[in-house]
Amino acid sequence: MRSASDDLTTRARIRDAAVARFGQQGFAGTSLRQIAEDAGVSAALILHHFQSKEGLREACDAHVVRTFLSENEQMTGADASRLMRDALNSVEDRGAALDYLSRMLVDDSPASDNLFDAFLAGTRTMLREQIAAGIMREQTDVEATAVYLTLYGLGPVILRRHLARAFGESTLTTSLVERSTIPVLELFTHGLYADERLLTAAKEALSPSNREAK
Amino acid sequence: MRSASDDLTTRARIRDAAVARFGQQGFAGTSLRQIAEDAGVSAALILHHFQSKEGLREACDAHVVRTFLSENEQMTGADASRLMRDALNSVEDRGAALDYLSRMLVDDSPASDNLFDAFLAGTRTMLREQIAAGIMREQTDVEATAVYLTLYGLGPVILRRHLARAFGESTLTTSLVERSTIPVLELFTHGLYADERLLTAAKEALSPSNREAK
DNA sequence: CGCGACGCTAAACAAGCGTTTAGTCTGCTG
DNA sequence: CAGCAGACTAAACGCTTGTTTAGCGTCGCG
Repeated sequence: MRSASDDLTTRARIRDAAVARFGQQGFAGTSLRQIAEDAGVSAALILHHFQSKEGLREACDAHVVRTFLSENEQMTGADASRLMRDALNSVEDRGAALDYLSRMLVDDSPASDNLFDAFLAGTRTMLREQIAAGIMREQTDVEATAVYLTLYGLGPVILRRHLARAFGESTLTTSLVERSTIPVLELFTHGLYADERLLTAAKEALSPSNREAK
Repeated sequence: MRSASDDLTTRARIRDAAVARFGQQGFAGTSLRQIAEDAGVSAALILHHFQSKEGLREACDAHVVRTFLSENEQMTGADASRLMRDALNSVEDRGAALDYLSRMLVDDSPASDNLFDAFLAGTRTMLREQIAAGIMREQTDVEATAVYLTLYGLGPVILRRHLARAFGESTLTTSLVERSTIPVLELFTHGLYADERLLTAAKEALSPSNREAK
């Protein structure tokens, strides 16, 4: 299986090997010699192509960001359930990049910020479109809702190992996605609370204090 | 401010310094000499107390798990909004442990699994209680709902840097929590979708295939 | 053909790592 | 007071790290 390795540029092969290793073991936990062996080259060649280990990281960051950004663009306009399905389907072969992404998002790096902001922008656009189309409800603070929807979307991805474990699987499978669909849609269709008591209570509790929104 | 450092056992001081460093830079990215300097001891003393760097990690794991577990227990029985408020309030001083927790959850370690399972168990109990009390709605798959609620709860915590950034703050502040309350409660009270179209469509699409639940 | 450019490697480099060793100091116990 | 036990350190150990250096082979261009 899995080709797309022999016909790649040496540079690209090194980069892919690095993404895989960094995703599995973290940046500091991976040595250039490990990556070199995976890519079938010498350690010195990595530095010939990327100047330094840090340079290699930047190239990996940029590559992973590019991957998910183009994927993200394609999705704008799709509804949330298709989005979820597509996202989980693309997991199977893109596992390495997802590992890398997870570590990136918990670290603080400029690339991490760019990536999150791009996800947020995608979610915001999608949310606005769906509200305008009457598919989703109006929200009192669309921006804040977009932020939390982005976080809720990324949570299962970053913690997908635990998601799979909780469902008795070792990885994200089709059956897991199928079992997830109804409960998640239920949550976002009927809500979790049986009535409006908590919401109205919170509204009253917050009413005298802050009124400007910015 | 911040005392609780001079009066601690040397062992505890080392452990706390390690949690802070591991949380900020990761396990592989932190040297024993760094931790030793932070704790005001020699590197050799760390090994005298913890046998090896790996032993130190295990002690840190156990300590962080213990911290969040006791916190988790106290919360069982509280409603979700109080839970959210408490969680975000406890962030300010427990920042180091939270950084550590985030890295733990994306890594694969037995301690990470234990911790997640404990969170999941807490969420499950809370969900069942609230449903029984009529505060939350019945769910077709309570277990799956509990899993996703746990993931949705952890997402904003793990990605709290991005959460803060998206709200124009540099850290989780009171005003951020206040601005979050209504949108989140709204989401979990009314849901996101305007009608049941998507849910019923999904139900129909999935009806012929799997009927046993496990 | 000659020759620089480029992809690439082997070997060596200093620095830093986790860990070991040997030893000092202090406080308790007999 | 002798002596053991435990907290603690300085120095050294061997090894791995990222990086440098020098050089090999093979193209394409004049």
